[in-house]
Amino acid sequence: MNELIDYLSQFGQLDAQQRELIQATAIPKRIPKGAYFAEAGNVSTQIGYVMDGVFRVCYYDKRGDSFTRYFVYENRFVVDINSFRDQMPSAEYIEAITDCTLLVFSKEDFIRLSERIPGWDDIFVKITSYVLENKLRFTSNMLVQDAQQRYLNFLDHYPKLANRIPLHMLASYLGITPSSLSRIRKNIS
Amino acid sequence: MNELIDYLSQFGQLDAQQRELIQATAIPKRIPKGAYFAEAGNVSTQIGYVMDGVFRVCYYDKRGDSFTRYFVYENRFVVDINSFRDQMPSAEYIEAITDCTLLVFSKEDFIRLSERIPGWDDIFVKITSYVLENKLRFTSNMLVQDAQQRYLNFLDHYPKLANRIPLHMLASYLGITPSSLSRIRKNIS
DNA sequence: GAGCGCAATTGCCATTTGGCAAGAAATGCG
DNA sequence: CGCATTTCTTGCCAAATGGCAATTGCGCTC
Repeated sequence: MNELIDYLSQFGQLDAQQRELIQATAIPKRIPKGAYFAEAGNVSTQIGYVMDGVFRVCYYDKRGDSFTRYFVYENRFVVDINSFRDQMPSAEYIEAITDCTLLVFSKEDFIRLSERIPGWDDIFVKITSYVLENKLRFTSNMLVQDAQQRYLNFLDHYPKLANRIPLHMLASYLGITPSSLSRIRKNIS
Repeated sequence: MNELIDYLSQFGQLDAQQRELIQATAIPKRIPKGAYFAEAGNVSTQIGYVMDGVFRVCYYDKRGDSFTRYFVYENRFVVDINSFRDQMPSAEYIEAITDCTLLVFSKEDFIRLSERIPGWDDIFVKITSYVLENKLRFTSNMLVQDAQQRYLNFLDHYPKLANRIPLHMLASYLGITPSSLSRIRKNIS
């Protein structure tokens, strides 16, 4: 629980009373491996802070093949931000790829906190643009690298993540086939 | 000038007085082809709304080769958002690839507008996360497509842009060499 | 209009990656 | 423990892409 407060405090100041209010509002939630935190077509009614576990944000093509857009892990918020903010149906799935523990805020509670804590919105503005900008930088860098560089780059940035993610999901994140990833791993070791 | 107001109005309501204030604050600016709106190492002191022309946001590697991250064109804001917001040095260049006409706001004027127009910050929050989220979706889709699909996809989304951008910049945006792009174009026609 | 410089195309060949299918390894379950 | 299922690896070949260099095309200047 303190981790959430620490994380938020990186983006704005919170006094003791505000911290207590946040802690009192957050609701623990468990999601088992393979279950979804959000599904395409639904409106996101919750934003979650990951205490433990790894999610992937993905979508499916016409043939039912899945494509991993990115991973979300400990000490990060997991949410389809556009769906949550504008209460529009989402186009993506958010799938737990390990058993996960979250602290969640409902949309209503989130608005209530926004009304009671002056810096609340500002904190989430900063988190949103900081995280999105980073992801975008990372992803557009990937585009000009070959598959092996992308994999090494991933290991470099997310060393603890690699062995918690099924390789075929990692492959689809890297934009290559499982076979290619396998060959690259063999080639490196 | 009305285009700016129309664009902003898509993201939040503005009354007549607020519109006038915005129009009175915006400063026209011309940037010739090849010049920079922002350069790596500098702090962004301006945010610009593109009235006419095309920019590219790019960076350079150790060898001096440039990589195009994305293009910005008419009726969009052009800015290194993190540099502008936090007044930190930028890592990117923003280069005019045609003669460009902008409406710019200085950081000081921007803050002043933020103090006088209650919905101002909210509008820019929405624009930021909307635009970033879209770019991210577009970019991570590209990763799982081959070069030809990426090119066709680009033509599909930005039909008017293709013939205003040098092909080698488009190639670096698509993550391929100019030769490959040339072959793909030949192959399609 | 001739010459210059940059952009774009093309050819040749090496390398990377994909597609497919078979086999090996890991995991889950009774 | 043994079986079934899923995941991962590997081999083979085809297709895509890159690297490099030569050529062509285009706009600009003189």
